[in-house]
Amino acid sequence: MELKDAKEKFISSWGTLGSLWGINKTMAQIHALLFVATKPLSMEEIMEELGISRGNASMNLRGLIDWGIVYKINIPSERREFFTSEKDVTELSRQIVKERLRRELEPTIKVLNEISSIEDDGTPEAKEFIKQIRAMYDLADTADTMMHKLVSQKQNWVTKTLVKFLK
Amino acid sequence: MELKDAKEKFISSWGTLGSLWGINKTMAQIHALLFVATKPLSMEEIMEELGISRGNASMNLRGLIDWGIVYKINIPSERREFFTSEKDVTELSRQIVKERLRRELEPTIKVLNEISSIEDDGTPEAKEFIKQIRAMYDLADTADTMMHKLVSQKQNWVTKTLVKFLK
DNA sequence: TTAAACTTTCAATAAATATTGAAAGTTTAA
DNA sequence: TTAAACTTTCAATATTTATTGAAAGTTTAA
Repeated sequence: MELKDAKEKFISSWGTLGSLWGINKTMAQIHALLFVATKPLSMEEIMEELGISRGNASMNLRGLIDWGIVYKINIPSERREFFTSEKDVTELSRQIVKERLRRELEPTIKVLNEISSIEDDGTPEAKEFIKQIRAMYDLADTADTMMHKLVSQKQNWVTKTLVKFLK
Repeated sequence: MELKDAKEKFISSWGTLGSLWGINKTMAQIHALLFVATKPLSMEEIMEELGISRGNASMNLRGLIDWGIVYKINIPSERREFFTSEKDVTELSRQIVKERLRRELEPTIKVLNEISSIEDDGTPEAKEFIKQIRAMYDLADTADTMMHKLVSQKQNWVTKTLVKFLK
C-alpha cells in the first residue's frame, strides 16, 4: 500500500472509530488528517481533503481546539489561519484524559454530591440510599483525583514507574 | 427532600448524565432505577416507573446485561423475569472499565496495528508516518494492558496501594 | 476608509439514533 | 396439546445530532 493510501485509510478509520468514542466522524477525521500532515493546513485544504463544508470545518476545528489537541498557527505573510495537531502522543493522551475527566466525570461528581447531601429522615431505607450514593461519589472522586495526578505533569515519574511495574 | 424525590432526582439526573458518557437516557435511567431499588423489579414495573414502552425496556435491559451491570433474577413461583443491578460500586466500575476497554480501546488498537504494519517504501515521509502510528499503537496497547491488570482481579493490592499512594 | 479575503454563525436540511407498539416468538401451567 | 402469560423483534415514527450553505461578521492591505 502506498503512503497516500495508508494515510487515507487512517483518516477514514479514525472517523469510524470516533463514533465508538462519542466523537463525530468529521471531528475525528480532521484530527487524523492534521495528525499525519507534514505541515499545517488551511481550512480550505481541510475542506477539500475531506469533502466537507466550510461551516462544518469551522465548527469542528473549534471543537478540536477546545479539546486542546489542535492549534491555530500563524504563518508570516499568510492571511489565512493554519491548523496543526499535537504530534506527541503522550501529550495527546494527557489532554484527552484531562478533558474527559472534566466533561464526563466532574459533572457526575457534582450530581452525586448534591444528591448525597440531601436529607436523612432516619429510616433504614434512606440510610441505605445515602450510603449507596456516597459510595459512588467517593469512587468517582477518588478516580478523578488519581487521574488528575497521573496526567498533571509531564515526564511524571509516577506514571513511568507505574508503566514499568504494570506493563 | 423526601427519599422518593431524591431517588427520582437521581434517576432523572443519571439519564441526563448518560448522554455525556455516550449512553442513551433510557439505559442510564433503568440502571439508576435498579441501583436504588430495594428489590428486583419486573419489566412491567420498570416500564411503569419510567413511562417507557415494552420494546424500549426490553432492548435497554439487554444492553445493560451486555455491559455486565444488570442481572436477570429468577424468583421462585414467579413466571416473569426480574432484574437487579450490581450494587457494589467497585465491581460496577471494574465492569464499566473492562467494557470500555473492549468496546473503545481494543478496536482502536486493532486499526492502529493494521495500519502500522503496512509498507515502508523507504522515503522519510513514510518512515515518519509509520513512527507516528506505532507511537499511538504502543500507547494504546500499554494503556490497555495496564488497565486490564488494574481491573482484572478483585481486592487487587496494586489498586489499593495505588489509591493510597495517589489519593 | 473600503473592499477583498477570510471566518463564524445559524436556520434549514440531512443523517443517525432512540422509541414505540403490535406482531411474532417463547415458556409454562393445566 | 393449547392457550395464557410473558418477552423479543422490527418496521414505522419521533427525536436528537450533524451538516450545509449563505448571510453576517472580522481582519487586513492598499
